[in-house]
This record gives sequence, structure tokens and C-alpha cells, in this order.
Amino acid sequence: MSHKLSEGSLEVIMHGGLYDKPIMQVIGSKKIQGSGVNERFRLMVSDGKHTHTYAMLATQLNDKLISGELSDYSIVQIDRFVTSLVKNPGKAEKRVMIILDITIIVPGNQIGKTIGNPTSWSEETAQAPPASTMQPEQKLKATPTTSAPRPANAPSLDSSLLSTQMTHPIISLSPYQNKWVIKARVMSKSGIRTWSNAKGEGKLFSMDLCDDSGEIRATAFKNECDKFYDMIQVDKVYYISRCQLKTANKQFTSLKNDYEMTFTPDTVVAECMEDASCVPQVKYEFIPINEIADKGPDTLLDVIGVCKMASDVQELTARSTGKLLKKREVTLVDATGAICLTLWGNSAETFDGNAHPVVAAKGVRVTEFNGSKSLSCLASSMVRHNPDLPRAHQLRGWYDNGGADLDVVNISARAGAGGYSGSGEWITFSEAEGRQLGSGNKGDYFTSLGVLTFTFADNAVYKACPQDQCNKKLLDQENGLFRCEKCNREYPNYKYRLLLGAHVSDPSGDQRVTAFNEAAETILGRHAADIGRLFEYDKPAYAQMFDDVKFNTYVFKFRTKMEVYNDEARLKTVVMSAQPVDYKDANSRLIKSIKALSGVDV
DNA sequence: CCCCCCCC
Repeated sequence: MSHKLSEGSLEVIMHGGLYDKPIMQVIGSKKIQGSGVNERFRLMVSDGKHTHTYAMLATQLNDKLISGELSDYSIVQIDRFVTSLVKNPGKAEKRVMIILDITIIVPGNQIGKTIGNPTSWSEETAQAPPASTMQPEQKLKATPTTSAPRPANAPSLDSSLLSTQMTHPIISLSPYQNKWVIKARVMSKSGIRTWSNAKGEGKLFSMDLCDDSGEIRATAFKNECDKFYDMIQVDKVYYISRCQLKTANKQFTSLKNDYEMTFTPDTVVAECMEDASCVPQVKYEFIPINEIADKGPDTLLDVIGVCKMASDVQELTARSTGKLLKKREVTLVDATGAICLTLWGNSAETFDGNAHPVVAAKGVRVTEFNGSKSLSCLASSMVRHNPDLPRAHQLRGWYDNGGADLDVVNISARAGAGGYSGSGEWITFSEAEGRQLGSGNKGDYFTSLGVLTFTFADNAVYKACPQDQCNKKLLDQENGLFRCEKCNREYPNYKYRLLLGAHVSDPSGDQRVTAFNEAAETILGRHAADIGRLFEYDKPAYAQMFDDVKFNTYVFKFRTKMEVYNDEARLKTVVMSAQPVDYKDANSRLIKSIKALSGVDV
């Protein structure tokens, strides 16, 4: 069986010409750099006439090689590639080919040998390119100049002649290529930041760019920072060339790229003035909210949800730096769950959750506190309101047509400082009593399905000590200052906290319980700061809030302990958490207990 | 060449 290779295609390609989907044979491969995500491979390919050792595999194709799918002697069709000249100090310019897409036509084990007698191709032995060969660089140089500032020898950026063929996909950029032009949309742009450390000082700003192939971060330092900061605008599309590429530090970015760019004095940026609708908007990889529970702390991810509630802006002092911080906690919901997202600084102040906007967040970090997960924005995170995305419209429809009233599991609901260590079994109050829960000296934990039958609204919210660790109720000195007995200090400020007394009933009886701050927030569906504000300024709304939650059913986690008060032993039961009912789970528990009671398979 | 991103 004969296999036709595209004889002579390498010659064309290595002169910078175009050749549509050449068929080649892989003769060998070699790992050239790094490990893990930075691993890169070089292939020796043959077109039957020549072999060439500078065919780089785009990193997203590494798996094909590692898995063995792309074995030696495979016959492949190179569906998409770019070439570029690489200059190494003291050496001649060398053209490399970067393979972006590849189809394996015949696996290597079916061939088992090199086809034909190809000879090694090199610039020195190469003949002049065939007359028909197009050379992108030459073509670019021939274009009329534009108004964009550029060095005399830089490629022209006349956009009318920069067809997509002439721009390079972002995914193809690597340190092995220096002649490229990308056509990219600015997804986000940082403010100007200054630094001063042992190595010196300076300023910078960075931006996240995308095209239909991928995304990349670019940073402009010092002179370039001044030169480009005003020009670069979010959502606009630019032609960009002549940046330096280096390995990205994955710790600081969630962008899907092994590399990042640095602007240099040679960098050219020109706004794309014609229709750029082909350049995509921000790329998200949203994950359902309930799946965030399985992500480890510090994971960077993208999320979208409807803002169910948002706290007021809270001010606090960073323990490490002493800096004054502003934050706002936003609860996002989708059909799978709810999660808290913390916004900081300016984005916290400007956030408006009143109309329950759909919020899309890119590159937010998973944090864990007291055993539950929530999300926190970083400086590099991107948060958008009501973005024009199919998923956003879908969520809007879901929320406005009943989703708002659904109880979903809030994965940020705090288990409380004591931590919950119950069996997961649901028991009734009388069963808890029968097991003598609370009679030990450590307290016992149990879970119940119960109905909130009464709430004591009167003293549910109090002004607490603003110190981080201290939640002591403050004494109003009636002079604008508040005294904390625990800290032995007076403060002009305070934070609101909740201490909610309530009654919970289940089929076996009724229990007086206490819910502290976090658990009370879940029960009342609002943050303590908001509740404090209602208490001060809107008493009817405050009262209404307690009416609204009456007779709601929750899955309660309790800690119970017998305490002696005025010579009388009383069971003190604290709500560790109150979760909305997951009815699928509740029903399967019910079916199980019916089976156990009746012996009948239902 | 930055890489801080905070709190309960």
C-alpha cells in the first residue's frame, strides 16, 4: 500500500510560504523544554523529499504524543500551522514550524519505517523558493503605511491587508517565534500599579487578551506603561506585534496559556478599526456552583449565577498589612446551588445587587473557611453584570420563572466554629432525647428536619466589637463611642452580628434554639449588616423579614448540651447550620425509613 | 522587571 506524502511541501513552508494541509510523516520526536504544562516537543517530519527537525508541536497537542497516538512513522495531515524565524545570538536565523492542528491518517505501527529517502533540509542547502510561493513577510512589507506609530522595519499594520491568514492565533505564540501579529480583544485591563523592592522600583499595568484560538496576559512596564495605558481600552480589538514571550506563572493567572507577553520598546499596537465581531468576547469556562464544593482552596475558576442577595459594603482592617479594606459579599445562585462571592475595593463599592443581576466572574479564587467553600475576587478577577451570553440569558429566565423561590444548597453556609461531626442521619427531637444527647460534658451534634415555628425578633441583632476575633456585644456610651468589655476599649465603629432565638418543631416536639451569626444569616436570608440597617432605619421591613421565614423548613444541624442555670438543668441547643431542604435527599431518607418500619419494599 | 489580592 502506498502512502502519498506532500513531496516538496517542506521546502515551500520553510521559505515562509503557504501550503494547505500538507501530508507528512513523523520520523521522530524530542522533548525540548520544561515539564508539566511547560513541556514542549519538537518533531522530525518528512514530506518524502526532505526531513526537518524544527517542527514544534503546540502544547495543546502534547497529549497526542504522550499517549502514543502520534507515534514515530505516523502519517499525518497538518491541518493548521504557522512558521516563524527564530534568531539565536551568534547563529543564523532559523525558521521553525509550529503545528497547531494535526490529523493522524495512518498510525506509525502500520508503517514501521521511513517512507522514501528524504534528505535533511536546511537553509544553506535550500534552493531559492519556487516562484509561486507567497511570503507573508514580504507581502506585509509591501503594504501601505498606516498612521500607527511603528519602527521603520516593523510589519505594516494596515488592517485591510491583515487578513486572518496574516495574523497569528494567540495559541501559537511562543518564545520560539518573534515575527507575529495578533488580532486580539482586550478582556480586561488592570490599573497602573507601582512597586518598590530590593531589585528596584517601577510601574506597570497588565491586560488580558483573547482571540478565537485562546487568551494571553500582556504586561507593560515603565515606559511602555506610560506609552500604552491610555490607548488600551477594554473590549476594543487591537493588532499587536513585537512583544517578548515568557513562561507564565500559573499561580497568578487563570488564563489558559503557558506563556505571557511583555511589551518592549519595539512593541506595536494599532486599534482594529474595521468589523472585529469575529474576535470573540471574554472566554469563560463556567462550572456549576455545586461543583465548586469539590474544588480545593486557591483554585482559580469561572462562575456565573444570579445575585440572590448582596451585603452592604463592610470596612475592615487587614490583619497582615493594616490596610483598610472594603468588601461586599454577594450570594450567587444557579439551579445546582448557591455560593458566596466576596468583592473587594472599588468593585465592592460599585456593585448593585438590587435588581438581582446575573453575575459572571472569571478567575475568582476558591477559599475555605470553617470547612465550607466560598469565592473571593483577586485583582486579576473579572466580574461582569448581565453579560450578553447565552448562559446568562438562560439563568435570567430560570431565576425569573421560579428559580428565585427555589431553595438550593448554599455551599458557603458555614458549619460554625465547633465543626459538625454528626453521622449524617436525621433524627427527631424525641429521638435525640431518647439517646440522652447533650448529657455529656462536651455537647452532642445531631441533624433534624424541622420547621421554624417562632423567631424572637426583638434582640436578634446587636452591635458587636469591630475587632476581628471579638464578637462581644458593645455598650453604647451615648457619646458616639461604644465600649467593649472584653477588649477593654472604646470604638467609634461596630459591626452587626446576629443572635437569633427561635423555636423549631418536628413531628415529635418543639425545641427552643439559638442561632448565632452565620446560621442566623442563612435562616433570615440576609447578611447581618443588612439586618442591622433594617433594624435602625426600616422597622416594618425588619419585622416583615421575621414573618417571611416563619414556617420555613430547614435541615438543621444542632449542637446540644445540658446546662445548669439557676440550679435548673436545661438543654441548650445551638443551630450550627440551617440548610434549605434538598427534597431528593429528603425523600430517599423517607423511603428508607418507611422500608425499615414496614419491611415493605416501596 | 509584577505576582499585592486582604476579613470572618
